[in-house]
Amino acid sequence: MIVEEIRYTDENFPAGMRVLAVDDDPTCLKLLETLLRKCRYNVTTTNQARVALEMLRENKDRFDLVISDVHMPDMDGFKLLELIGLEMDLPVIMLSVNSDPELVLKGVNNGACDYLVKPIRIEELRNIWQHVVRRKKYDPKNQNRSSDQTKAHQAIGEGHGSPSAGNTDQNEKCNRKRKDDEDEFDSNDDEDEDNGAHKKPRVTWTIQLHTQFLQSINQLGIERAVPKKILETMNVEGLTRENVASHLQKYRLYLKKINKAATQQASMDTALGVTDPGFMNMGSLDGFGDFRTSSGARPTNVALSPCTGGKFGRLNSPGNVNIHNLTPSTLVQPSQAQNMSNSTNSVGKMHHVLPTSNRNPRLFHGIQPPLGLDQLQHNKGNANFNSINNSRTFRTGSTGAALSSLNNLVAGPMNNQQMLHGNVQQPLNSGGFSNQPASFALESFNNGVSEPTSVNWQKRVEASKMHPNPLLSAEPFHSQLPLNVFRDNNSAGTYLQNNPIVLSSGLGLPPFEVSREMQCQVGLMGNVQNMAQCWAEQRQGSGVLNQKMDMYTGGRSSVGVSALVQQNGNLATESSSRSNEDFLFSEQPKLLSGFTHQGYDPLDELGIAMMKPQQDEAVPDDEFVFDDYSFGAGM
DNA sequence: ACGCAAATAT
DNA sequence: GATATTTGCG
Repeated sequence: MIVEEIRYTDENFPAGMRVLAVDDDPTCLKLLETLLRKCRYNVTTTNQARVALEMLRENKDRFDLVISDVHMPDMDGFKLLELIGLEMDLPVIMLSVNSDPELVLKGVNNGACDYLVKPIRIEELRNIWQHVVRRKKYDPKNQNRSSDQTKAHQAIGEGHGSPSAGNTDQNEKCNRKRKDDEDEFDSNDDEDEDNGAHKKPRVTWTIQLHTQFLQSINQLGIERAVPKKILETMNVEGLTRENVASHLQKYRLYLKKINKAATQQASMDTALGVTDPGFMNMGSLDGFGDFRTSSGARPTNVALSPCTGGKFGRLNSPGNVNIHNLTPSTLVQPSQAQNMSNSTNSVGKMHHVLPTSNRNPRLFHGIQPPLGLDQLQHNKGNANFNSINNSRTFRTGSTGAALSSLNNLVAGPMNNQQMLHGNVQQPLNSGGFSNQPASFALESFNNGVSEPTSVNWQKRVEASKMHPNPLLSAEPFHSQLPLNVFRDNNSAGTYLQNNPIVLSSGLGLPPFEVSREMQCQVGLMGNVQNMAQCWAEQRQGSGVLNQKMDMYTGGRSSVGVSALVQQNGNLATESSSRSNEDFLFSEQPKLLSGFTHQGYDPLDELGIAMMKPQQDEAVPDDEFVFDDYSFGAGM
């Protein structure tokens, strides 16, 4: 036998072996091509499975081996594998960022002769020719899978320890770390869990993945958002129901937490008498809770809801806390949804797929819009506050979403009615969306960051009230608010006041970033210029601001940022707000800590917040800046 | 299949 | 040591 192989091999057999590489990801494809060439193979590439299939059909003898990514938009890698197996007898090696044994098994069962986990190492490629040899050797006709499956696993399984949750390098989409490299093929005996014990690869919920998750929930509606369905909706290769269930569990916990916080605040507010508007502060939660009921029909979304305008929207607006949270997420999600929808994403690739920066005002367009300015105004009046307190909680933009979710999940439909009443005026839909942003913005930051101890320092603005959103929801941000704002400080200031939300949109910032924007806006109130700067900074990456926002949010302020903004122009407004701020409770010093300097803020807004590591640290200097703006103004 | 909580892995 | 995930169970 050996002899035969050798024979086949010929002189320099491996060299020149014709390999067709298929991967929709240009980066990965390029890398793969490079590596294959280094192995001296004759490489042909295509980023479309369909094209690959066409080439193969054109001339069945044109290639010796096919190496294909598992998840591709135009055709599932497994499908391609299956077709190749059916129509021609070529060894196929599957490629994926996901090392989930189930996937590997699927590949193997479908006839893959190997399954490699990205990032691929050249060592793994050096010996792929063995598959070609094997195939020839064992006879063309009988191939079957019996023999080949051998090593599929070796690729699998390695944990990746990447801490990255999001970040680090987006560039390389295909990177998943591998612990070691030595093992070329074979043998590792010990560690190899090939055979039996496969430990599930640990799934790291990147922001993108989480975003998808949120999207799915939105799409399904909280009520229907159960692991299985979420999994299906997410359509992420390699992700298991258990993974989703686990994450859902965590998410619900998060929502609960938020909700709780909000409630508390509300109560606090009430006690203080802060409120103004008369609404309920706290109700927030309750209100949400019901949303499940209310909407009944379509569950809509928790996360995204804003867009949809589902229950959330209502809830939010009116009231409370949640609002801001929701919004952000909403924003983001929509956009992503688009992306996600078509193709399957593999866990690994996910990040790649979802750009952090989504900017799509368009999304909104699609969405319903419903809120009118009027509504907004109403909101102003009413709403008021957000209840949220927790620093952490808030910190994330997602909170809103979460809240809503929570409500559904956690809370029962209790108070809704109350909430609703209050809110009724508000628009549902998009409003929610917009709201959120506002809220964020509003929150002021504390100054006191440095000294957590006393909450006093923090000034919070209330964002909740704002419903600036209307803007958002209805239109493209940009149109309303021109980026210019920032450009032109002066104008900006005014502008902002009028339309808080707008800014962000105008900027074209990604939804995620909204929160930041919000912040900016806030800042504007105080000092336009500063705001602009802040904004810019934020964009760059100092996410701090957002975080701050969240933290502060606790808000209870009667006035809310939104109010300020909406009112426009008048500084007076600000002042009023400030007064409120004064109250502030100081709730929790911790709030501050929540911020991170890092830059993910945008995410927060979504539900992403949940994803952030909780930290309690002092706020970065940057944040301080904000303070100034915001209220500092002192004015 | 779900959701919770204990067990683990990071 | 605290979390994030996975696993086990009702």
